Amino acid sequence: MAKRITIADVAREVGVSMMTVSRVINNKGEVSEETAQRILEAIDELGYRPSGIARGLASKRTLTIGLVVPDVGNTFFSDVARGVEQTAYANGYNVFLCNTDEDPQRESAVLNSLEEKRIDGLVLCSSRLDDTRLSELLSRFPAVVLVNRSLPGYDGKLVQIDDVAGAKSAVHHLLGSGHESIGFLAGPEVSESGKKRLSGYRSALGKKGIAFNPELVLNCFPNVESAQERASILLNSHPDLTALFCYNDLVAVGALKAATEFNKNVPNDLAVVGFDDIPLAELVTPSLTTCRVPRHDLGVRAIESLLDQMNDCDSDCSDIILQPELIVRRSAP
Amino acid sequence: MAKRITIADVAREVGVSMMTVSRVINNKGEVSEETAQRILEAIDELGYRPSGIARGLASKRTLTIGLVVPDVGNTFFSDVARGVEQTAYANGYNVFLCNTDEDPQRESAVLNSLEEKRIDGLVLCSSRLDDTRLSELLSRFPAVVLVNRSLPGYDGKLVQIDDVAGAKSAVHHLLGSGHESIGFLAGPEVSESGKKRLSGYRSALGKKGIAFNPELVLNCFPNVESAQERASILLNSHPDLTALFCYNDLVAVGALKAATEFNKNVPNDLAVVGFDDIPLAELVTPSLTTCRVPRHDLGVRAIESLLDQMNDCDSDCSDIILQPELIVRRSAP
DNA sequence: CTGTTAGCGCATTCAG
DNA sequence: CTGAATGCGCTAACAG
Repeated sequence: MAKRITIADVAREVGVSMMTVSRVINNKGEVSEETAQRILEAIDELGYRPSGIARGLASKRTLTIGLVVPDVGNTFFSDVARGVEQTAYANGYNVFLCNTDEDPQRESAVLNSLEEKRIDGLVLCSSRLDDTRLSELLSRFPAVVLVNRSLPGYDGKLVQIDDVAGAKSAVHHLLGSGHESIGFLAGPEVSESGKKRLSGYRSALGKKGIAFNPELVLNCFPNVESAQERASILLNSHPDLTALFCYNDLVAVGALKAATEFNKNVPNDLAVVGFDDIPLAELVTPSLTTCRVPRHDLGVRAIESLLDQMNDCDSDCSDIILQPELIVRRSAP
Repeated sequence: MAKRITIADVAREVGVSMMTVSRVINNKGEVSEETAQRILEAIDELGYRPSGIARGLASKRTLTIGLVVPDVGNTFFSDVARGVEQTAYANGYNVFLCNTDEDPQRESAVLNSLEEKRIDGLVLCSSRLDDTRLSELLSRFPAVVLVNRSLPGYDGKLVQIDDVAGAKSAVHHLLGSGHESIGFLAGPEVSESGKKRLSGYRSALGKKGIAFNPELVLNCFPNVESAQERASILLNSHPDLTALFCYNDLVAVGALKAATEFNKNVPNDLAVVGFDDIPLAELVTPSLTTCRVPRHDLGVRAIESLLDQMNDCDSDCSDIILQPELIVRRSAP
């Protein structure tokens, strides 16, 4: 790698001041058509690339936003990420995509590095941090949007899906098919959407006059292995279960596998409903009935909201709540 | 967000020079136990966070490496990413994870922003750029590791999987089961691993004395939809096909769906073999026979190699080639 | 063990 | 329309 060309090199080459070059780069201020042309040519010839960090230091804007998710490998988040990235790029921003591996400690670490990187804004998805720690960390960023996580006393923007409604519709669907003993594989204990889905689950049961039985609810990691294990425990202790509502599709697939273990036919012996509608949902056998979440939209809305904040256009102060949609497939017809 | 605390604030607070504070932050040079202690306390009290961009400007090291992949949503790459990230973090580096959406133009754009961010090193996976453009762009980075992509005349490090051997073993397996008319859904035309797998496919056929028929080879995007469509075309034009070797597992799932369309039973009427062994492979029905690729390892080796380069330890100049392993499941027993 | 002097590469004032 | 001076926050290279 040769020595880097700087703005000074370009200025010298053209015989103008650095400032003029800077203006052209940022197409700011008026520069004569002709000078601009010559500068552009010189930039091209010399292969000059402005230093983002020098610009950041001088202007206090890095044109970079941070996106934090628990697991990029999960389609849910990779779709949100795509929505965020596309919209961010279209607006001249780069995205720093960070993984926390569902680990709160890692999440703290990630937020710290992001702070040191002086990002202009942050989109934080499904934070697993407790309220205190979270607000403490968030206060260090110039602009923040929280996705799928609320925070009492927080005045920033929220983008969420209506978990309560989604869970309600899922359980309502199962009740409608005659199920009365419905278990819930509730995902991570710290997950807020988990809690909301639980509340939707309870509410749907309540409406039908069915008593809530906490024994039918088990937490699990949102992956296939953990879910399968927990589903087995549940099926073992409650052989009378005829349906399982699951925190998400990965968990539902785990439930499917557990059913196979127990020699239970899905949906005849056990109906299974997931959440999210990731591509896997229709690829497994039987295909999954699930609540479809507008993931890409979630990302787009989040970044739009963030860009608003960063531009001080406090246009739309209300939080954004997107509705999931029940997709009926084979696992719970 | 309050005004940022700077290193000067900390220095003033403690009554030492900025340099001493700097030394403590970087635990570099000797600082008396006691002063260090006081500085640490002040940092904590004031809530000081060093500015990464200022450090980067001054030290010419950003402690950030870039990781570019065609699609984070693909488990293959998200696993590689995890390997890279974990190892990078463990060594004090942050990772700038970037998506190209399989789009060469987007890839150029991403590399340009990464250059402007002055990353210390780059891990580039499965680049879709042509050789000329690629070497031109790579020369702008201080250290580079190419994953699953070679580049003639390039002197940097390469980390690859043995695609030829993998494809050979897959096709050999099919031939061993008596198949003689084997199609190949070859993935993106620009994909280098696609080309290598094609060569493995041809080589395995050749060894068995079966003539290569280019009509049995079709390119496709590495996703389920495109693969299903292309597989349909292939099955339609060549009803005699008894087996399909697929560029990767996503493509194989597409082939599975196409088989269903054509009312063909897998594996009885049509055997299907994938590549990668993503989690999906054992979740679909029938479960996929596939070549397992050590993805996490790929990431770890890549970043290790990159760190070596960045530290001038040109320890291991040879490229790294990891071997895939055939996993036999239901789709091609 | 600690401080001083520079300057990283650029954008922000202000002046022309 | 263009330029000069100044400093963003930090570290390198020397001193002491």
